[in-house]
Amino acid sequence: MKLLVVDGNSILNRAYYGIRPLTTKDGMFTNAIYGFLTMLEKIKSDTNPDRVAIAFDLKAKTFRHEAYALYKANRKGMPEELHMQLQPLKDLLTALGYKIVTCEGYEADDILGTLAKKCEESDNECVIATGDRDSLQLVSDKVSVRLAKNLNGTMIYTPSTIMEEYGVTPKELIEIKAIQGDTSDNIPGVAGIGPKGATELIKKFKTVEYIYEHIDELDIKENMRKKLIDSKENALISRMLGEICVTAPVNCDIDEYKVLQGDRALAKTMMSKLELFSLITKLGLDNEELVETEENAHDTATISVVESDVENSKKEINSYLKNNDKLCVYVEFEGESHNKSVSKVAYVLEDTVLLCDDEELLFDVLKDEKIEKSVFSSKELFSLADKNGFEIKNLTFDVSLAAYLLNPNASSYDLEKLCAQYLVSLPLVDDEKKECAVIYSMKALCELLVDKIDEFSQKSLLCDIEIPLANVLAKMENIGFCVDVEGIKEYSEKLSVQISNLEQEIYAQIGHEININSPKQLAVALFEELGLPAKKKTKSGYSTNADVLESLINYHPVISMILQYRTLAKLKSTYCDSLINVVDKDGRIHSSFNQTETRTGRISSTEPNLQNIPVRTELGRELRRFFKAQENYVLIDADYSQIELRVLAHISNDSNMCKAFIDNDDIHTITASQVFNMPLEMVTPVMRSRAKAVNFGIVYGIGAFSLAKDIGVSNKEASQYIKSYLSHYSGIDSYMQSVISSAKDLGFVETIFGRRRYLPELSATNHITRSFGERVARNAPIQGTAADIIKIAMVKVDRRLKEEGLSARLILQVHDELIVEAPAFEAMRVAMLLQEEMESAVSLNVPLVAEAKVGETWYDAKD
DNA sequence: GAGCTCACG
DNA sequence: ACGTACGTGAGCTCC
Repeated sequence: MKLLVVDGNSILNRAYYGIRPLTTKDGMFTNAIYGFLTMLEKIKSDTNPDRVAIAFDLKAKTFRHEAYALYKANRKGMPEELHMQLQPLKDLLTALGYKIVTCEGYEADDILGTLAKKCEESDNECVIATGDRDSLQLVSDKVSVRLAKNLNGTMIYTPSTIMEEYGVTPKELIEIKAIQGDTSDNIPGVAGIGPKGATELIKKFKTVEYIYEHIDELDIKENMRKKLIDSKENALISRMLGEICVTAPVNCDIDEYKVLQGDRALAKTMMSKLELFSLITKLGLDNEELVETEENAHDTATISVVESDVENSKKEINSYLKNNDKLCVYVEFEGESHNKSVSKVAYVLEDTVLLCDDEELLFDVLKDEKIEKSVFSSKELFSLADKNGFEIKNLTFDVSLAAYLLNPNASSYDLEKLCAQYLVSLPLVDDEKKECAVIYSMKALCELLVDKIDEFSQKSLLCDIEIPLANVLAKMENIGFCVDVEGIKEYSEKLSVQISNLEQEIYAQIGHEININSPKQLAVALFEELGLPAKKKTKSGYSTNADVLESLINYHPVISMILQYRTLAKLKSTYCDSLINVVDKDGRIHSSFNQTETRTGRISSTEPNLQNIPVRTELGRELRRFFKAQENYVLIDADYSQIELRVLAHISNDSNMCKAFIDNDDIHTITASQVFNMPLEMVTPVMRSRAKAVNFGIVYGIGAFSLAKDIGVSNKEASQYIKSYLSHYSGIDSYMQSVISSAKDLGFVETIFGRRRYLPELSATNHITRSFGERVARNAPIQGTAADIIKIAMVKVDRRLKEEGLSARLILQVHDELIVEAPAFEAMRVAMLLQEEMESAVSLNVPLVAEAKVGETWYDAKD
């Protein structure tokens, strides 16, 4: 029989400090719970125990020795963010069938000791899981310790590994600690003797008792003897404090620690409330039903699921609409990205989920402007309508977009999760179809989310920006971007030749073949074999990134070859070969534009990502020659000039920065003259480029260190720049301070259109996390407002193109850039229209400026 | 699947 | 004393 004994408090601590803060939408911290259960699963699968006991300290602490209580009182308590997770974790563990062990008057340590001892006596095996080295003293032939270092790594300690590492037996660790002391546990030890001295003493004399019994005859240095004599009392107390108790009055019947079935449905429900959805999957609870809990109990409705023909469905829907002004339409799709087809259609009526897969009926409902509709994901429906040549009317609510606006931090927005998160409980279904309970709940979910959107003043954001945008994005996906596949193939071939030449040269320089794509192998070759100086470490070894390599460029000729190899390999694999694979039969690339992905409000592009096609280097930029307009068409590319800085000028209303934009000055030159305190005409290119970096840095939330690294000046100099910047742009300085203080008060920041971002990081005790939160607080309103603005512009551009009867259509957005494909003869009109709509999208305290250019290819139309 | 690297705004 | 700019997506290696 094998018993796993978990040191609950210690593992909880490791989990809490080892994982970045995770919170639920309303600010409940969950990272320690998540980490604990992840680690527990890992340890269980590694050790495969027959029984599991999880030991915790009791809240009301008393201690095994009076003196100890005194020492321990100095220890810092748990931070509140951790403490709030303790009880939910225990409840969850119980629901999962684990036995939690606590003991009045004893600590978790003592419980570990007692159970370990019991296992030894009864000839059972015991594995202790802890993050605390104290428990190593319990190791024996029967007892091993798994010391958790981080989330996925544990070290296994047996008597022999302890002998290897410390050179003593497990029991002798107690003796060492008595002399060495332990500040974190407030064990005083012997003043002036550290780990090294203590270990030597114990290796020689074995016990503290022996040392003091023979203190005058020991073969040691006199000053050592003096230290021992001076601290005798402390040493003896420490010896007592350091030994873990093995006689705590806990249940020692190992069979009691069998892991029971527990209440898995309850566990799933609890995890849903904690929004720990990935754990539900990890623990295999996906198929459990959600249940009522005490806190969410309410009257559950009994509903029915009806499959019906078109005629009858029409009747049912019409009769429902007599008493209700809104209809929830739920449509499920199958198939991938832009080639989706409808697989299920449901209409949520009074106490009924009506299933009718007829597409014509669906189209009629969507077209009908008299029917106000709520849907789950409008983009898919807009796409369906676009493909079938009709327009959706009176679609006023989109669950996924609303949920995204309420909290853009969530990792996904599927209906079941949202129900679990927002609703008290699901209705009872009169047949086996559980999925329909979720669909039915969409109605209640919509009502709740509508209220929340109102409460947050996000109605316009949802109805005037996001929902119309979904329509625009759907059309962009359907149209796609025309590419010259043959051109890309030729380009790829050329790269192949250069890449294999470089490979050979690199092998020759290194002396043998390696996989250059493997940072690990590369690090060995560069830093061990060639002996080049390693600059930066990563988690798993030495970094070989471009920054590091560039700093080594004068050390060895192979460095520049590797850099060149990397550039070419990336171009070939990501931008040639992968891109060719996603070109559709129509010769165009249909990327997906995700509207609920980023935390700032930007859209993202996937399969493929068309928002990171190379442009910064000429070689990469060449690729854009293969992104072209179709026959007799041209591309019109328009981008905003300095949109984020203009937004910053507006939000902070800093007079100097606003004036610069109003006067249409070069903002980086102006900034240089401010920061370096000199007349405009004295600003050199170097000064301008440094000022430009400061401008960027300010938008990102800046730190002197990173700025210094970025522009290659000293830390001191960089912080001088920032100081000077903020004193000249004092409005920005005060804005940055006020945005953080309001974020700390409210728990979120928002854009000028009310898009929110929650910042649980701001209440973290860990300063790295907290500073991250502060940088995000400074950046999110700026990046987010810019995102709002271009979204508005997209909706307006799309509308204007249609109103003016043009064939031109938007095909791509790259954050501050819009690309339209138009018949050649429309080019000039479209270019004007684009610029107009982008510049007038919103009215700020400073002008918005956009420039449009026409070309056959993306390369030609850009700049 | 995580970690590293690198492409974009 | 900490580690170091904001936001993304994708390909590759290696466990």
